[in-house]
Amino acid sequence: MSYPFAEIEKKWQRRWEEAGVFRATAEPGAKKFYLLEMFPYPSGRIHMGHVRNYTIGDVLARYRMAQGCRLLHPMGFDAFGQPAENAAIKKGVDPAEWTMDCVRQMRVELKRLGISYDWDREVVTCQPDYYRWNQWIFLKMFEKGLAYRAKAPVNWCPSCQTTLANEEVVQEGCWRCHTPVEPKQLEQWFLKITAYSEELLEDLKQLADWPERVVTMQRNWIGRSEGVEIWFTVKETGERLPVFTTRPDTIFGATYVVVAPEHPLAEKLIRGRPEETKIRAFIQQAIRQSKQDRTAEGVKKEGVFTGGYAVNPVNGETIPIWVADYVLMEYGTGAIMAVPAHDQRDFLFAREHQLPIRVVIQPPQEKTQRGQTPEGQTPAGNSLNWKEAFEGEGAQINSAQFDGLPSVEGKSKIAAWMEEKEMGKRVVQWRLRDWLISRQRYWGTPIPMIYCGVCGVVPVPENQLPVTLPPKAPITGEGGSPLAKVKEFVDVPCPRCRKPARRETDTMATFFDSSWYCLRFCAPKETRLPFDPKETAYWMPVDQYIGGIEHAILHLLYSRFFTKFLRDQGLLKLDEPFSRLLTQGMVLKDGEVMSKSRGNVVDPDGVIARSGADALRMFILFAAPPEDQLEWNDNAIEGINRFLNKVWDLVENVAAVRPEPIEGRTDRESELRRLTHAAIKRVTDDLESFKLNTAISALMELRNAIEKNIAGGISPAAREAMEALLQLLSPFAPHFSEELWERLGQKQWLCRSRWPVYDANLLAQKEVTLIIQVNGKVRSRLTVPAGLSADELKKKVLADPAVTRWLDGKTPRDVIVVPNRLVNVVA
RNA sequence: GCCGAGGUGGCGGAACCGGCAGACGCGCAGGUCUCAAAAACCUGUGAGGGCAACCUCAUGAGAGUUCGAUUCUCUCCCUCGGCACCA
Repeated sequence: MSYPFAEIEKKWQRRWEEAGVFRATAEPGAKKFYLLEMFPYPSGRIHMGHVRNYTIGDVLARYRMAQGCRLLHPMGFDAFGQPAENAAIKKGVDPAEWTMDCVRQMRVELKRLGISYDWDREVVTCQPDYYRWNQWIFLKMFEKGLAYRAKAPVNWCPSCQTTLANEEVVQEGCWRCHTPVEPKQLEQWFLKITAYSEELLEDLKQLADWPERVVTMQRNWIGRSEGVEIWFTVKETGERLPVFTTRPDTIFGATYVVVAPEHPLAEKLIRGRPEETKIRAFIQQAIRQSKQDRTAEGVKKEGVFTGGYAVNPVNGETIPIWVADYVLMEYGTGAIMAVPAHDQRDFLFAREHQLPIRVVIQPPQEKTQRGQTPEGQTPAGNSLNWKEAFEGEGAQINSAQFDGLPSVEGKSKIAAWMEEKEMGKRVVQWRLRDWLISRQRYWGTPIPMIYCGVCGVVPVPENQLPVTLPPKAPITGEGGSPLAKVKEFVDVPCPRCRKPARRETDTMATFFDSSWYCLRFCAPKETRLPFDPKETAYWMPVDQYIGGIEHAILHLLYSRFFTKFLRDQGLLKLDEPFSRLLTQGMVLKDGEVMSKSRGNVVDPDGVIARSGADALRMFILFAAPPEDQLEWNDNAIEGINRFLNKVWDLVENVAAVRPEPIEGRTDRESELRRLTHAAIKRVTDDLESFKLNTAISALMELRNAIEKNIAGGISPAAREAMEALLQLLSPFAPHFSEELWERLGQKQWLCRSRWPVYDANLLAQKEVTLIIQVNGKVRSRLTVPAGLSADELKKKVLADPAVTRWLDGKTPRDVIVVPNRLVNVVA
């Protein structure tokens, strides 16, 4: 017989809701805890990934609340996005209706899990009272020059028919549909996240409680690299040609210059030359080629000589300017100095096109890192026998006055010298690009801008917000912004001159919505500002954020950027939005991600119907540490069911008997007290370090111990143990433990009781069993009173027949004693 | 290639700061109850050897430090994740 989970889960969900137990209330001066899980996209049904994410969050939330913190634990829906639009294309439904249906359905499913949300604070991003603040923030950014429109090469997904941010391009494909992205020159809206590059990188140091790999991923993504911009001169025109390098120590080895196909100089140099048409054809083709093709493995580096020459500022040498597809316009200056002896890409290209290779860094004799020379000989000026470039450190040669210096030193000395002689300057390059936010889609926040033939680009005045999405737009999926086809939306008088003008018809990327929702939760009904600065001052930062690793860059980087921007507007007083981050692992079935196409989806609802929400919650926490991948196992949940049923029976036994001491203070009783307090300590420690799987093991061990113990009679210690077990269990199986708490006769609800505190005095053991080793191998065990002196122990151990047997008559050289744990006799 | 995480029974996973490797659970085997089955309960369960007490081996591979290494150091192999003609 299994306990009546369906009934009690419903009962307690109702009671908690009616009493508003989880309604967040600020209390100045009181300790607060803001726990946030990444809000879901309302796809209609929750999946195991959601269950895992929100259960982990709930355990931590309930634990903090039991410790007396004021808890903010909100939930909402990240409701703009493509699935709704795709449903509109396929089934002709209204995206708004479709989305709100999904929201309703998911809300019901989420509530069934019994999570401690304050539903009064729910936020749905597709509603005007939310997205008007997207527009408000956008206008603030526009005002500060941080939102701007520019024609730039952008990523285009031909399948989704929209532009993508760099962060949304995964392995050269669209993050949603994996279609290879195409480069396009388009005029689009950007957010100047690069204005915060330095700070976004620097402040990663504040994020000591983020997983290291997330910090590393962000650091790599921001990609700071120090180098020198060197000013070459175009021989023919005298104009300056800046190139970027991180290896100024190799400047004397530059034997040609390469510009990217998109570089404006390329066109200038070839104009009027006999080979003009041929070269242009190459350039055009290189530009057209997708990045995927250009960077595919094994593809030869293609390039042509432009006919122009550049002058190297350090030695006045004239070297040819090539155009080649291995140089990218987006990085650095779009032009490089090629040093084939010390850069593998340049090396291959030089070999292919018979360009000179000049060695300027001499590899150390003993060890060459790259570019092993045959028979260990060190090449001087020539390097015809090299198989690859030498990219390591060595001594400067062929480098004028710098000859003989170690290249590490050469690097800084040459940079300083060039700066002094005005041949270049030290610069910092970033990999991070500005954030492209315009999307040619319907289901998103309209960008609040107006184009006027007279006034140009005019922002929608603040008092005219929100610019609402027109309800009926032709959503065909054929490409182009659907809003452009809605005349009533597009045609608008210019806010400045009143002449006819037209609205921007692109919408914002949905990552805009989620970049500040954590702030909105602090005051979700605020009408004058996106959030109430007083409320955010109390609740922010988020003390614990939980979500999937897939957002390690995108969402988390954008949120950090928004926080810094809003801080600079005087609306916030913090640098970082999320103090602690936990990235939970994925839920797998048969080693693969659960997905409809694989047909291996396990529906949480079905599991709840069969075993109850508490069992599902506990299983998903027990099966793996939160950060690891979790392999779903249909059988293993049985173990949790058995455990819960056994606890149920145990409570009935304990509750039935009056808690009077039946045999006074016995050893059996104090042993149970010791185990109880040890369990309190273990579970508390495990919760602090997110080891939720071992916390559950500890609960099981305590239950096993109670059962064994009360076989000899029920004592007050058994009751104490039982109560502690329920309290410790409450974050994991809240309905179940609440019900039993009530059945034990408790008047106050368990979710309102304080977290138990262990008594350190009770943890001490009277007797300890020591491990006895001879030469590091376990040979015996000895149970002795705790706290014996080392000498007494030695005496006892050396008298142990198991030890004398292994000593074989020899006198021990040494005896190592680890108090209360182990004795090692060394012969 | 660079950066990060990891490799422990049939499976998921434990092991504090270097101190009994395999907690807890799943599965499996045997047993109790039953006409029978399920459930429940009890016992066993890393491998090999031995009638047994016990012994030997074992945490990806190899070396090192140590009285003692899953844990620390070095070399190597493999898996996963991120970045990548970034100059």
